[in-house]
Amino acid sequence: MNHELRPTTHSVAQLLKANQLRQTPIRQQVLALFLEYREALSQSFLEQKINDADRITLYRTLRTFEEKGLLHRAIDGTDKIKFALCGDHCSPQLHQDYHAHFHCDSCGRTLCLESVAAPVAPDLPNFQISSTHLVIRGECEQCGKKER
Amino acid sequence: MNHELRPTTHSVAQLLKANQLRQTPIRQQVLALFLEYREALSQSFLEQKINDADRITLYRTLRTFEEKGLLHRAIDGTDKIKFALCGDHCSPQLHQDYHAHFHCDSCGRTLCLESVAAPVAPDLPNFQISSTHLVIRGECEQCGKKER
DNA sequence: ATTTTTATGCAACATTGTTTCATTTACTTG
DNA sequence: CAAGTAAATGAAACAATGTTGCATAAAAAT
Repeated sequence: MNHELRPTTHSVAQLLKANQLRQTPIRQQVLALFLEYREALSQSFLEQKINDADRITLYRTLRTFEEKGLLHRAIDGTDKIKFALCGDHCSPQLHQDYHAHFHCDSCGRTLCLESVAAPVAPDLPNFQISSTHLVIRGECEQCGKKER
Repeated sequence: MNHELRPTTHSVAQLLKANQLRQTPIRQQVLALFLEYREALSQSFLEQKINDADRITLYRTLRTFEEKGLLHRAIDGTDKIKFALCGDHCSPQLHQDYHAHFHCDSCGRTLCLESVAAPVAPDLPNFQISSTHLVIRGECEQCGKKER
């Protein structure tokens, strides 16, 4: 199974084009930030980085990207919605997010742990399981360094 | 390790007393609901059930219970905070929530899967891990029945 | 029964989520 | 490259949720 992130082989413009999305400054900036950070980002983070975007546009941009299969929601145990770049195996119909997410309780960042797979679903009779998610919380390496 | 829920052996009044909390109608009703449902509950759910409680009181009640080690936040992959009864192994200082949580995307309920353990933390050099959480999403048995 | 301590409810405000609609912009086509 | 068309944007507006300060009410202690 291919676990590489889709964007490793695409540019911002190509990503938009491939998903039949118009090339607009906001969308380009949003995608560029996801490519730059390569972690799960919240809307408020994007608002701070792109100061000429209003929050409604950003709100819709994120959901549009989600619908197209470019971004999916990363579960990190906080009550704040975060999005992360999808891999090639995500489609508009089905987001598949096999890896664990690490949430740093100190800096609030959410990292995709590509190397850590979420466990396969246990057998739950009469339950229909659509996805499993592994969330790991603690302190990231950056914050660990800072404190000492 | 003891994975029984603390409240199996205690009444509402005993639970409050044991945690040095005053016996007030709201607190009693909140705890009674957690004992009745035995699943993770959101504040909005409690607001609907206890219609004579104002939301600020409920907000503080939940956080007080959390501080005392009576409730902890259940991670279910939604952006809505939910609380669940702690087991005996939780303390005011440290909440330990070893079991998986199932979230039904149809009815929105969040169930504690006492029998499904969250995986042990993988080895992540330079990361300090404080907890791991397993979230399973899909459709619960009740919703599965209804649809057919 | 009275005092002391704590919980409650109101007011107020911040943040986030969400829709509608007019305007602007990007893409398409001649 | 200049319309024309389809879509994205930003403003306004409102709902829901999160959060604090303070006066009052209620619970526990004496």
